[in-house]
Amino acid sequence: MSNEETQTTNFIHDIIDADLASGKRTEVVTRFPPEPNGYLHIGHAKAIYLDFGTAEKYGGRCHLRFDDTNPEAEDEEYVRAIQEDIKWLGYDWGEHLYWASNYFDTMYEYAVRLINKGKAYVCELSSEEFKEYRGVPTRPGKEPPGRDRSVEENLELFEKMKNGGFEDGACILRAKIDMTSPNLHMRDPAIYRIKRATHHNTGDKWCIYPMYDFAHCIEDSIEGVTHSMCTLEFEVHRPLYDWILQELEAFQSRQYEFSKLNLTYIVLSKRRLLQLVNEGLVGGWDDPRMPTLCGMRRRGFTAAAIKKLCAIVGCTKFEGITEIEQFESIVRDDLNENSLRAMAVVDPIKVVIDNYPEELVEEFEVPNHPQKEEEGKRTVPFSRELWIERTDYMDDAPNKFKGFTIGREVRIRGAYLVTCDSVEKDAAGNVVSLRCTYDPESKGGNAPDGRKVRSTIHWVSAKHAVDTEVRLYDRLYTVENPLGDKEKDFKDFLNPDSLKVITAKLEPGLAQAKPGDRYQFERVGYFCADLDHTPAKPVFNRTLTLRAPRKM
RNA sequence: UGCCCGAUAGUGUAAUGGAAGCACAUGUGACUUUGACUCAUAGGGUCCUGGUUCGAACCCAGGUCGGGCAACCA
Repeated sequence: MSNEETQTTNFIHDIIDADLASGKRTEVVTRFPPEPNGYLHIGHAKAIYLDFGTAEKYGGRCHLRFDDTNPEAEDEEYVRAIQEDIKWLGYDWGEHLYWASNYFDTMYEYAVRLINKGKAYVCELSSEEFKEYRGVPTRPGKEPPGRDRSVEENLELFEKMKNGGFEDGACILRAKIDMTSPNLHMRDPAIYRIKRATHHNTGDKWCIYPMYDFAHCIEDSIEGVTHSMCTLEFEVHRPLYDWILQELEAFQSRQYEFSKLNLTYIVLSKRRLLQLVNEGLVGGWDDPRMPTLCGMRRRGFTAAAIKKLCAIVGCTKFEGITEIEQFESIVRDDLNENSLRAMAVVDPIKVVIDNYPEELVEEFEVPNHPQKEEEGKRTVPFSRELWIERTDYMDDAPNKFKGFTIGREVRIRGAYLVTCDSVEKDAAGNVVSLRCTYDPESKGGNAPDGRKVRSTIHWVSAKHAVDTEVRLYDRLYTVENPLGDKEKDFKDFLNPDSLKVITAKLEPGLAQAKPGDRYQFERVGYFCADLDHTPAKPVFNRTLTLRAPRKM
């Protein structure tokens, strides 16, 4: 899949074009600001694509900045995983790795500056009282006591907060804006809270930590971020973002909001993902059914496909839902183009070729990619007994059926034309094996007399097959929108068949695959060697089936 | 009964006052040593009502519908 920009423009790029043309900006600086409190998922991929992709398009730079302002929620474990996932997507922040926590001193100074301007004050209301004074969207708030404290007193109180002179939650620092604003976020928002927690970076240096609204705009400003992109729910925070930077007379970064990625059959809420992991409903964060980047990587999805999806969904202010079929189509395009072919039988029945010599083994050459001769050929062993797919035999098959039925000749791909003479079934009526005869003149699969054979099926020599664990993954949910039913929990829609573990018969060369190697098992689907895969105990994950066949 | 934002085929998007396109999905057909791929072909759209204009998806007004905002989270 090509990496070229399929995205022409979007409303943010239009703004950037105008900023550059007017001279308001001379460079483009963006940032991706994850909080290290969870794993990245495909929704984050959209933000990463927009942040890094925009910088790339304009020859600017994109910073990776960990927004670590809440030590209670954050953990070092996530820092490594987040970096790995961004790199996997193919982005590089170079020297520009930053931490919000490295700006704590500046943020403190900025808070003092606000106090000195009479634009911030210490408030001793409890959180319940705080809510009460703030009012509700339809009614204005009222001014809390202590709002008109002197600068000196506020300075003293704030310093006492910093020095640990108050219990956690005893008071907060608030911006002094307008308790009657129709925008709740402007009703004297909290900007610093007391929280005795050990920070992964600053240890126990601080017992006060800045709130998101205060911290984020300052982080952007310090770094010279010109265009700060975030999701739609922050739209109402923008006036506060602008207010703080203006009052501080700091570099004016600007915030732009876009809609989150939504996909059918996928749930992207951190809380619910955590629930799946904690309740053991999936194998972990990197379970191939998870929409996390590590899970999708393990499943066999490619970074190119994820970025292509981001390009196609674009960047708008309208919150919609993209059909998963769109993504699957992109994945199949990529995998069809870039994965080598192999043969594997996932639900085997045996074929015995009665007129083929008992001990003979032939090697047949088959192409690694039907459209790419440069990918070369490999040899597969052929012998008297083969495994074929159970679905490739049918009693009294209709004419359009591709596989065997008694009396029908079928091409064994790359090998011979074979006719089914009889079928053997067990007591329950299940097919056990097919007795067949082959045409020795049809070596390679072409009949000497030019007769047409409509069907070609895949196979593996029984004598040479490698037994392999195959994990057949399917959608995690049975409905498009598991969150759509207010009466039910999303877990009620978990697909009981989202994982089926089977033993398949593989052509022998496949055991040598490396974890992460991708193949198309012909006529079956796209598969990827799992992290657990070893030559001695092969494990393959099904990424996707082939595009659903037309009805017969 | 507040404030902010949005609305283009089933879905995701383009068209920035001048012929409403593209992709996915769906139907039909062709090709095929993968029922894949590929190719051909069909149906289907500007939320509503007005206004401005020679001309409106685009500008204006009013409405409708949808989303967001009431954590000492981000």
